[in-house]
Amino acid sequence: MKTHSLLTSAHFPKVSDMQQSVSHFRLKAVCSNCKLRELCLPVGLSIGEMRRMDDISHLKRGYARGDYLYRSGDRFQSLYAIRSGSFKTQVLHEDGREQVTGFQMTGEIIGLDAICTDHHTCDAVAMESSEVCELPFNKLEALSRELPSLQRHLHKIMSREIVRDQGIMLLLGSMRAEERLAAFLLNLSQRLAARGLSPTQFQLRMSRQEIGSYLGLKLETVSRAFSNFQDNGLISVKARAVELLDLPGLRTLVGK
Amino acid sequence: MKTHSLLTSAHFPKVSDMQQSVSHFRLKAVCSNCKLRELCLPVGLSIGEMRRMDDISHLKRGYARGDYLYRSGDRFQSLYAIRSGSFKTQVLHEDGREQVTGFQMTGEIIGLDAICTDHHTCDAVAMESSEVCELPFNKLEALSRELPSLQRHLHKIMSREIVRDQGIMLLLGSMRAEERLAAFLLNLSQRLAARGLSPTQFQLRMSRQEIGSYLGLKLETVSRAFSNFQDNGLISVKARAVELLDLPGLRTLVGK
DNA sequence: CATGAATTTTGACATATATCAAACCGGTCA
DNA sequence: TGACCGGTTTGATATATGTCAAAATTCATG
Repeated sequence: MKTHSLLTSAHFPKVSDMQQSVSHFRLKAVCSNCKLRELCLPVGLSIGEMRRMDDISHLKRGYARGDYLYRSGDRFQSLYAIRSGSFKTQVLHEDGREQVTGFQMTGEIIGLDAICTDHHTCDAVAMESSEVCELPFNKLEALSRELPSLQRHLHKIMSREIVRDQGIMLLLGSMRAEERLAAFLLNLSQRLAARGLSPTQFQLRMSRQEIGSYLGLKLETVSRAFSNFQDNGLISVKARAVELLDLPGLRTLVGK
Repeated sequence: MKTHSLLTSAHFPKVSDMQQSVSHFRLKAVCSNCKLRELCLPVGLSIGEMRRMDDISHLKRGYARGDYLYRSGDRFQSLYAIRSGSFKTQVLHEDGREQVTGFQMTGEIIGLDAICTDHHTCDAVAMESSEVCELPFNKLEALSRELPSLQRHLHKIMSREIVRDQGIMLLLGSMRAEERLAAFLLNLSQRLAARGLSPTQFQLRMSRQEIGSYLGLKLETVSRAFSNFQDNGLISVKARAVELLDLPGLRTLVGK
């Protein structure tokens, strides 16, 4: 369960349809006995360095839809790189309110929130059959002391998460419902494109309810916005199958 | 301009009245020729290690209200530890919309957003006369490769920022106006208390407009919420002078 | 201390989104 | 095949917050 966990996985197999951060820090890299690979973590590392990276990681398979990768309050041990499938993260309020804070897909890293308290502060739930690479954080830190490029990369991943969150704050704080949904769809599109998939046709993995939670809206509002987009010829939507018909139009909506 | 920048500064001088993260990673530490100090960065470091930390930092004085510490798009060089005074950070949307993403006070670190792109993604603006310690990031990384406790601390600071942002997302996505304001005031109170200041009486450094931007509300809504709180005996407020009269009542409002 | 500018408060009204409810799917399981 | 069941769409209405405007207050400046 630990062979070449980070080094295998060609071109993002089984790609899911929702995504999150604008870019994702993966690079192509040639590895001794493997074909050209795309990786999520090691950037600018030599073959040997990559192998060391690989040595500390463990592949974990068999997460089914609804399975928890970790729960809020769990003791922090590792970061997780999504190797296939997709997850959502959600925070829970004392009074029962919950909010989806992100949808993560192949190649993205989750668990960063737990570093500061040694305990996870959100839940991570699989949205489909998924695999992850477990990256024990102590070992990751130790290795990054030896490999400056890994160190920098780790810092960039954390910083990127901060920037992503700022973008969501802007969205939640100052955009109207349709602008939020347009921004969501465009972000999705961009992340799909980055993975070599169709940026205009995809299958949503999450419900209207979950989208609404993420965007700070009720599910009915999300549904209505979808319908309006369709009426205006911006998209075609039927349940979770979405086609973006007018990307420039969507961009105009979010004001860029 | 670089002597003992991080090591001086006793007990948070000139404390400002707005704040941000729940805790702030400063510790008391004894240093050779200094009195007991409170520091923002070095945790669990020996005297010698602290001195090395100090050696790479530069004290920068003389930021007046409205001065920019950095602007969105500026090249990234350094993180900044606020030594006195306070700042706000804001992101700007292409179409002119802007949103305050945080109010930072003494002991807090800003600039983390810039690591991932090598350019700052938000503005940092002084809200009063302020001083900062500039921490050149390359040197900080190099030093943290040598000092595991510094490395861990840096990771925690970044993680904490991620958690903070998640909390704001929850606030913006699922709380009503008065709940948001109550959460804001309680957070303020908590951070003041952590600095040994009155958790119930303080002077706001930011306008209703800025609070509104931070909370995703219009300034009139913020003003009305303040007035309602006062009418209900939760607080006493006159312009920017605030007194929290009923902390439990405020906590009930935010649902905890 | 006086004046004007900026900020804050308050009011009346408009509107976006939430709420409640029902109908409509599309798949799953007897 | 038919009945269920979660998810989605759509409609009617309620409500929180935004908008516009004016008055009140505070703050800065000469």
